[in-house]
Amino acid sequence: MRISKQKARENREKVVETAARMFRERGFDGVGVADLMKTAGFTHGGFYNHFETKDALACEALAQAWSVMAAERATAPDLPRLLKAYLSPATRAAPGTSCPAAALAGNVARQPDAVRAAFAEGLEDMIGSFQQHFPEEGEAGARTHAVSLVAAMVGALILSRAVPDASPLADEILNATLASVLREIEG
Amino acid sequence: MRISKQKARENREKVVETAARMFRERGFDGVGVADLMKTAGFTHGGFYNHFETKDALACEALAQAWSVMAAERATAPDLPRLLKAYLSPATRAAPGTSCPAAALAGNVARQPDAVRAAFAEGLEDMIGSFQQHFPEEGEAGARTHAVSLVAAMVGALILSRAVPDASPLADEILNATLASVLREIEG
DNA sequence: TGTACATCAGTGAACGCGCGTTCACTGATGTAC
DNA sequence: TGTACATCAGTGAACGCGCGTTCACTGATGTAC
Repeated sequence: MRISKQKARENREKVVETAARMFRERGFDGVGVADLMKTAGFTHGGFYNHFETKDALACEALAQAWSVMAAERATAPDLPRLLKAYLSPATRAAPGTSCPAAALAGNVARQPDAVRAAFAEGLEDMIGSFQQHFPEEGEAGARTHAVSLVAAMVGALILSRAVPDASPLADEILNATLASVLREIEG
Repeated sequence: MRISKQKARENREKVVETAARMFRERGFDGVGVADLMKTAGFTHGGFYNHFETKDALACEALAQAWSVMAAERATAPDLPRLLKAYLSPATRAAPGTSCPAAALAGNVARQPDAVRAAFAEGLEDMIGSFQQHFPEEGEAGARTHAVSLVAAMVGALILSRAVPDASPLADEILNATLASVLREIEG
């Protein structure tokens, strides 16, 4: 049952998007090729018609996740509201559709160089987009501010997800970090 | 070849210490029971004489790692030097003997509740020990400061480890975050 | 435009492998007398 | 204190299972004439 080239391209994209979500939810090692393909609506055998290896898909899935995040950043009303949304219980509960850094940084450190490079590229974009919000701090100052801001945000979301779900600490981490980064921005 | 009770206790501790190091280096899923036992100097079959499951060992290994970290914090000369050591290339290169939060937070989020609870306990200790450095900020203020400080430190170390090894960004993340947290402390 | 055939996206069984866990066994330690 | 036996820490083969990957096959699409 051959499929049209157009349909095949759509199917491939479906797999990448499904992977981008599932990898963020369960980590790279938590998602099997068969499981992923089934969730995307296919059987596992066809996977290698589209991707060299699972690692190659990991790179593409990271790039796709980062590009969606970049688009969301671009349409954010202002920086404080973006930070508030990032450091919220809703984001915490939705790793599959939120920041790849928070969902996968711990995983990425143990992946092949190609995956780490794909991760770093999106992270650079994220830093760059925050940097633009601090024009009055000079180029070096804005860059340093953006880098430390990203580290604080990512760290807070990761830790908030690591402690038990019902734990008051989970919310406390988000709130304390939000207050801290807003203070650094506004005054 | 039965072993003396004293020797058996030492062997058990050896396994926990080896696990504490290996889990931090490779993640929980990256360390097999057989591999772990071999590294500790045993065969894998004896594992279940000491531990109910691999998850139970994960809890003990986390507790052991956290207790070593707490001891190191207690002997640190002062807070700035502790932060500088934490956010250093040397720490970045030695996940097996450094902060369990930075090495395992991403992993812990996908582990059973018992593991997450063991993680949170050590994290609370870490927050508490930093809180004591801010007596002039009041109890609530010191707590908030300590929480956001921990999030920033952990986030920076995780991101620094995720980007490619040779990347300038890896050092930049550590330096920018160190500058930021020192500024928050000293002025 | 219609026909014949090659292409190749998707299917599903099969591969070797490493995983966590179990178990029968060994033999020195610990204990009862 | 010395002897006989039960205990149990450690050994290594074996278990079922899911993993990433391969492959022969199917049949509609794409193409050559």
